[in-house]
Amino acid sequence: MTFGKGSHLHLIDGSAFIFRAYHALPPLTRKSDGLPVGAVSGFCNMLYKYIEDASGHDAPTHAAVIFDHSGKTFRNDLYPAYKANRPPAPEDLVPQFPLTREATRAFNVACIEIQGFEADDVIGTLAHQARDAGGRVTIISSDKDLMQLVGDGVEMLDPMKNKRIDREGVEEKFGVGPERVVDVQALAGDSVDNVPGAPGIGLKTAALLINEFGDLDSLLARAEEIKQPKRRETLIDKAEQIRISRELVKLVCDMELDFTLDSLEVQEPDADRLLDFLSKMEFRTIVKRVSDKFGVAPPAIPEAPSTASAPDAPATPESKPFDTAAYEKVSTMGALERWIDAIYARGYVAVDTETTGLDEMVADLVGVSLCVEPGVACYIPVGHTVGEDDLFGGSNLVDGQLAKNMVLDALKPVLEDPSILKIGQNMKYDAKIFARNGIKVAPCDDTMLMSYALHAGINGHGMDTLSERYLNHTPIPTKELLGSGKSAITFDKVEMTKAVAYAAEDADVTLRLWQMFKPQLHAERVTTVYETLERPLSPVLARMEMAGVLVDRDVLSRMSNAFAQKMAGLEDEIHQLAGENFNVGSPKQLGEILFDKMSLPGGKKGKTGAYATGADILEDLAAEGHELPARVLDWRQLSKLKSTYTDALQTFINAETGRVHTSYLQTGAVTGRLSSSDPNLQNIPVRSEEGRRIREAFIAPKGRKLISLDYSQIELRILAHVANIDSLKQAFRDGLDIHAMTASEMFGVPIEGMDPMVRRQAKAINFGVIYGISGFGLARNLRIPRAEAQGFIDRYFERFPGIKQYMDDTVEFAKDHKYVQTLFGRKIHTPEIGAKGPQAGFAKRQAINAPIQGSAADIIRRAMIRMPEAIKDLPATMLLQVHDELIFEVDEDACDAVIEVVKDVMESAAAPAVHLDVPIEVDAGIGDTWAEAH
DNA sequence: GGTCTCACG
DNA sequence: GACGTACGTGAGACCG
Repeated sequence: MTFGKGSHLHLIDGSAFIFRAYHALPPLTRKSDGLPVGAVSGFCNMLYKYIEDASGHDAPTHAAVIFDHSGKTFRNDLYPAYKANRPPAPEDLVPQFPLTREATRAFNVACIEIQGFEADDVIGTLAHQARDAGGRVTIISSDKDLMQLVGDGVEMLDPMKNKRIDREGVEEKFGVGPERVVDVQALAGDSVDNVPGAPGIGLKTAALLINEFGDLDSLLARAEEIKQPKRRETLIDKAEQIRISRELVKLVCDMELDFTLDSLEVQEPDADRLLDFLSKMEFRTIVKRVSDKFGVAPPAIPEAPSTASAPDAPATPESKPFDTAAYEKVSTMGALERWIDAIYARGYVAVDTETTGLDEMVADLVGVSLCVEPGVACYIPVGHTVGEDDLFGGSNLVDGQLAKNMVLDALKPVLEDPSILKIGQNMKYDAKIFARNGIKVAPCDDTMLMSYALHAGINGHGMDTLSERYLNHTPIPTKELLGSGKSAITFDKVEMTKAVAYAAEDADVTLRLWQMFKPQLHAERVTTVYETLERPLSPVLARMEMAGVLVDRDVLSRMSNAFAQKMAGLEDEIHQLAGENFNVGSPKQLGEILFDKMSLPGGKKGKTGAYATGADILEDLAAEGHELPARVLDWRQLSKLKSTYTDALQTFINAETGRVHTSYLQTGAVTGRLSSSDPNLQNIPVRSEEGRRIREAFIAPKGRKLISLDYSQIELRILAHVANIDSLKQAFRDGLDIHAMTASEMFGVPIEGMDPMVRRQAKAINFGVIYGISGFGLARNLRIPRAEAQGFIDRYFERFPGIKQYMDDTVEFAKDHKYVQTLFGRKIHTPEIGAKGPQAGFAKRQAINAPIQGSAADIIRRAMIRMPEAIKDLPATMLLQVHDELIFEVDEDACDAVIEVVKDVMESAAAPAVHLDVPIEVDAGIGDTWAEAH
């Protein structure tokens, strides 16, 4: 049927509808795997109702659903900030976008989206075409931006309120007719779409002006005539901005389309196809209705939810059992090719590497295992050896192995193929091994990181833990293969059958975990956390670790010697003071000397029956004038510096690179912080003068410098933001000394000439607040009576009632949900929050602290993820992260340029996901050593 | 292997 | 009214 007089076109604004359905309906997930489908369900119900009504008296002859195409439109070129402040779509809505397209096609309705244009433009164009052809148009939407199209046979229908909007409706809303809607919108602007408009002029004023002057062009031309001075000025000054705004809100109604109105003719849906889609979505009610309508039997939908939707459920009996005997040992190129074909057929593969050691900067590759579906896994040995290595560093390879370079050459295209997803458990390790063999593995999913996004605070994220908890399967323990202690062997010496079983099983476990976790990310609303904070960080950390930091061995060893001498002297003194020789390093012996032999006061035994001899206790004794504990404190400081730093650090200098390569554990802290180990470079001394000198051993090579940039007071700034404390926020904006400001608020003293002691107390309170303050803790920290400390806290909460409110709200939230969240959606589970007894206080403080510490951690993560791209053309390498500090190695002459870029990335890292109400500030330092740069 | 102590943010 | 307590880590030494 040709579109013309008597035809009736329905244009459904699909994107707007999805958003409304999403927000109006309770979150609904597909039972079998937790896929969010609430908006799809609402969308399908609407389409169904639509079809049912299609036989009614006002039935459409033609229809289409129009969606926004993702990506930029011409409006972004016109005005880059257009829709820039739109938050990203909720993560559980994102996967529903393609599903609604699928639904539209299943209903056999035309589904339209056009790149570079918004749905509104397509609707405008089609409406004009239909009107010009003499037909009628109903736009099914409530978007006010479409109201400019109303009139001459074009009407709107609000699908939620079932209300028709005609000419009068538009006039009611805008105060002008449809043809002047654009003018009014251009003046009023739109904060949702970030259309600037004329500042200070809203809908009412805009309509008034347009009605007075006729249209926008006349208004702008005769702006001088406006009586109100401010209004007049705005319209003259902002004329250009207003014109741009008009271009932004004005719909394109003359797009070139590659289809005709005739092709939109309404057609009966195909029952099979429609039911197939609906049952796949597991929409039981609508499946039944559609089946009834078409007079066919409803397709079966599995009733029992699968394990995927229940995190704690053990693997069901029908899931494939583990069978280590079924794994294949790959020892011919033909077999390897078959595996590679299988990977391409799948599009993804679980990968695991076996190596000669745990230090991925030293370890050699021994074998690779692959898995493409549960139970179907293989191991490709390439470096199994027998006997001792020969004198030339070569070794005796076991027979029946492919050559390492041939295997790597064959795997490289797969591992680097952007269309093949590589799945690993702690993929950073394997990626580094491959990187040292010239292979850049990407793209990757990591089950350890998925578990971290899902389960932080509930369980650990190691493979054994995850397998036992989520697959109900205990993998072959490493100990069984390698032994432990002195008799431990390396993987290249493991007997082949056992190696195949162990290695392939790891890949099998990894794949099964991935299949389970992937849909859970959506169901638990942590897809964004995983995709934006976890997955992209892993390769950044890998690069930092491989870069390593240069450490001067001579500096360390000289310091070690100096410490040893001093310690020996102190030890003599201590023994003399004690009147006998004993092991100063033994807290037990020290306690007995202090409290039994010398009968000093304050001897308190802990739960093990030993006296406590911590620094705080020794300090108290020293303050009373006792020599021995004072000397022990000195000795302990040196002992710590020597053993943990100057001695141990030397052993971590890599023979090949001369650098120290730490290992960052992305899942180490529940809050989202990193942890560092082997060695831990996040606790290099700085607080004591003597300890700080250890940082002189961290150096830059000749011609380069170290630069250090750290966030200033980031946790307090976050607290000011999340608790929404105006005075604190203002203090940060004014660049005040925040501790002095707190003291001033609390004690009513001026900031100028403040007693340092008063400021110190305020500082302790500020920190206490972040930690979930208690009178006891503050009293101990400040060494003041508990009642006094409690008085401070009470006064603090009186002055900042918003903070108390925030803390109470956070604890309440934790009790309701059994988790707390950072500003960026990271979940930290708090299963202990309902506990009774002393546990309760602990859990409360954790719940209060976690969102603050975690949000700060998220911010620096975001900065780190963006950093490689930001500095890619600069001679700079990111080396270290210490929670709120980043350290780079930079060419001497580029320091200032690098600092400028890095600072900007760090300070703007929260945006655009979160707009902070406080400025974020970063301090920078340059030096030849870390000591200087900090 | 558990406990204590102490280095950092 | 008593319980216990600042938040988050990693590592080395001692000791059974």
